[in-house]
Amino acid sequence: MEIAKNYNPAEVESKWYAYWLENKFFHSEPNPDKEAYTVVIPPPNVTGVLHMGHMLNNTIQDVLVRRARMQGKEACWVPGTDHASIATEAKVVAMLQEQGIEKKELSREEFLAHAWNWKEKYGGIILEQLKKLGCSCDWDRTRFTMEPDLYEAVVEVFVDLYNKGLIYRGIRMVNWDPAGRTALSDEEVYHKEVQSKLYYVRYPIEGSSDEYITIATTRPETIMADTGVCVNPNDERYKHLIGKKAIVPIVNKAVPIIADEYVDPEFGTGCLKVTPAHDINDYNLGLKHKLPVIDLFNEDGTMNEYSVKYEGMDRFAVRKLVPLELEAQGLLVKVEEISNKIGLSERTHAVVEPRISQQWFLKMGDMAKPALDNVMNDHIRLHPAKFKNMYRHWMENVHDWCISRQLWWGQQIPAFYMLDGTCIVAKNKKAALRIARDKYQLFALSETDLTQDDDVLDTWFSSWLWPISVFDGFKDPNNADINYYYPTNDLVTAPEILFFWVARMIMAGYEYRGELPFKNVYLTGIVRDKQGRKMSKSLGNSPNPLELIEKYSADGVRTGMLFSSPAGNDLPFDESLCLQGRNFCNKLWNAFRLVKGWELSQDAQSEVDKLAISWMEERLNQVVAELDADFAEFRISDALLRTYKFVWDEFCAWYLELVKPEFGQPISAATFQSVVAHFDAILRMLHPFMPFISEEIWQEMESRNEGESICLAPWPTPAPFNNATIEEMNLVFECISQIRNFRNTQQISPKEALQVGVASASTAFFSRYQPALFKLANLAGLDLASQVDTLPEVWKTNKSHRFALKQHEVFILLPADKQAGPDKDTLLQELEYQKGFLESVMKKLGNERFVANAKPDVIANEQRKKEDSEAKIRSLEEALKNA
RNA sequence: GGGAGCAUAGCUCAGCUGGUUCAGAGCAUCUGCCUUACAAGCAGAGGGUCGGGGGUUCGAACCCCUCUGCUCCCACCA
Repeated sequence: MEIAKNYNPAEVESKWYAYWLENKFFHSEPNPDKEAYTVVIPPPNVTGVLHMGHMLNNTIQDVLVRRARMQGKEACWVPGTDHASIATEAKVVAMLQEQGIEKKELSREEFLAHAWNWKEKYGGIILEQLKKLGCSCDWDRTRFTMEPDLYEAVVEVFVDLYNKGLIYRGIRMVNWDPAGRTALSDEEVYHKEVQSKLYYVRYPIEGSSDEYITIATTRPETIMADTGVCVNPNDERYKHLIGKKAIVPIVNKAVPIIADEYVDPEFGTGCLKVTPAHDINDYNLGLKHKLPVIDLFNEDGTMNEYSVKYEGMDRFAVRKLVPLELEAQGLLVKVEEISNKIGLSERTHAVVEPRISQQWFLKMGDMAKPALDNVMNDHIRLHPAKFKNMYRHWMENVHDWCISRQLWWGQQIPAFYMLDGTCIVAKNKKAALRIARDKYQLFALSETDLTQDDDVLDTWFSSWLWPISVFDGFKDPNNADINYYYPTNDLVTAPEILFFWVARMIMAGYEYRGELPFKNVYLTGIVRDKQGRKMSKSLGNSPNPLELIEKYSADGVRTGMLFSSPAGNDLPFDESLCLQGRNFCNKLWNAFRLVKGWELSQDAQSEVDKLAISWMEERLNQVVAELDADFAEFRISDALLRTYKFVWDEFCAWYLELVKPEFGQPISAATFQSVVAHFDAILRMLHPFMPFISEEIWQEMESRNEGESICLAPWPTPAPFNNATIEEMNLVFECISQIRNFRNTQQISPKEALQVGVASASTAFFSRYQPALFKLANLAGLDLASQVDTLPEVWKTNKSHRFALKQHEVFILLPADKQAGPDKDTLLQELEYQKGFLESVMKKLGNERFVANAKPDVIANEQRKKEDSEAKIRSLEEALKNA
């Protein structure tokens, strides 16, 4: 068969992905004979498209899953999507707006119909994109957080937690997103430093014509909602005013002047206007001092009737207008520029407004405890472990979770209100009615008398159940899937959602299964551009992943991403990494072409072949052991780089060159068989990282049966290896490099064979390995002697170059046309360095305290260093005699 | 304001309990080579006072103190 000169990834990748799906290699069913290995995907937003973060994240998951599958485990990677309530609803609202439809014109049912339509049309694109990346998910198990079964699970959990007294409804100050018109949890708010103006405003004192108290505020638009002025009780400047009243400008209302330690006398004027409805601290002050609450804002951030003449205007417009009015009245003292932090919505990026409203909350205290303990004691391991500190800090200071959202796209809260406002929590209206009848004896009540709560639940209230709900662990807590696959093994996700999601899954795991949801959490970094900026759609600095795959192949992009991303570290992405990945594919392809192109002979194996093969066998065992150690510690980047170097520098550069027959010559069948076996092992080691090219070569290398795949081929098992063989060969390679280097500096063509002499106490070693030296260093002849003295005279003239290789002396005879003897200066320099080195070693060995305290093997090593150094010095001194 | 982490070659990072090849790897750079698998390549080479200062130790990239510079998390002084 003719092998393509160039590797064609596009064709190969679609061919094998289709083959894998057809043969259902990724599908998993509980199998009691096998150990389960389970990963649940962090469900991407159903409306999302693949970005670089997903690429990194899912590549890592695929590496872990594919390796586990090859290790003979029953690997199950469950894919799916998240309904992402705020993000999706915002997108649907925007789409409707483009069509001239306003959300408020629609009924809930109509809106949801549009939303579902949209989901069917655009949802799940991202899952198709994951297939291009090569992800080996069990697509038959694809779930969606709002599909009926998962919807039910959410409702069931809500009812259960309510009945346990963990869910309550309360009036609280929450983060309000005026653009999304919904409450947000604390975790959905991010803070940003901005330049603002600090306004100093005089409030007249009631009953006095010329006395004022001056407050400082960044939010003049909330003045109309002031219900108090507060000073520090120890502030001498204002002591006399405490208990009096101040007149709030614009609304001309008298409010009490109160005293509280909370106020910092150093900030601004030391007087604080208290606006309980619009600031969390003011709210708490108001509660303490029993101040009334006046809410000035509508849901969308415009002003309501309490703002008098500003009614209907936007809060930011009013922020500009109020100071003008104050100035006109002579009440604005001055304006300062300050920088302060404002909260923004994670989803809509609108400035968040603290707002008092009635919301549903989940108590976190009791649930947090097992979730904290089991991470701290390493039952659940975080990788890297540095995240444990962060995790603990959060879990020890956890607040109750605001779980209601004023949206339609999501699981509607299963709370039903009677006409008098009595609230009944039940999984549906029928159940609620039953409760009403049983509990309140209201037998005449009908379903129409009950109204369901309008709000839906926070998206994370469904995703925290994900590891359980994807196996229907709520619907049927004892089913075969959940019993087999749960707890899952590894979770791969971003540190940003450690609290949003990971911590809560752990809580749900202990609450509902009495068990951890996963054993390891691998935290990836953030993918950044060259300038260190986070890749984002708004910055436009993110490459299109599918175009990258087209350009560099999926394998190339996968390895490119992994080359530079140890766990927890940000990934400074550069396309050249993908180029490196693609080049690696080519390297493999060419190695395959070489091997596949050989003709076989029945000749006996040459000595070189035997040396190469036995060395390669030891090295393979060693590398597999090292890789397993890397994986055990989740050092995936290291594992890839280790494989890369092994394949490129050792398998290709040394091994294939050693066994490669002369051009046009056949290779011994026995050697060929070994080479193919070694290549096979290497492909299996590579497969988790580079699934496509490894499959392609694996299939082409030997004849395979239909239905066979490298996906199911065994991961190489580590076997004991002989370190001595490896070290011997390394010395041979070192010797070859020295000779090649000499050629380079002397401009001797590689084609010109060289005469070499060796003086060594272990001549046996050199005669054993001399076939390798002859082949790769291109020798014409080798003179072996046990000592320099017994070597022929020719080696000791200025016609030879001499160097020390550990305890051995190597001589290279200059070709007749080369006159250049050894360079005296270089030799002197080297001699000086060696003498200094020897001196430092001798000093150490002469130090009694070192000899007394250091471990024996450390001392032995110093001894060895001393001997090597002495040999080098002897050799250099000899060489200098001829210089 | 509270807490955590990081600083090693031009770039990205390893360096595990202080002592082997302790100063490393990949990429980039430089020098030769179109040598019949591969120029998307081959053979080589150069490059670092391990952020600064101090200490402990026979011995420090590693332990302690301190300074400087970055990053992240938490809390939000209006």
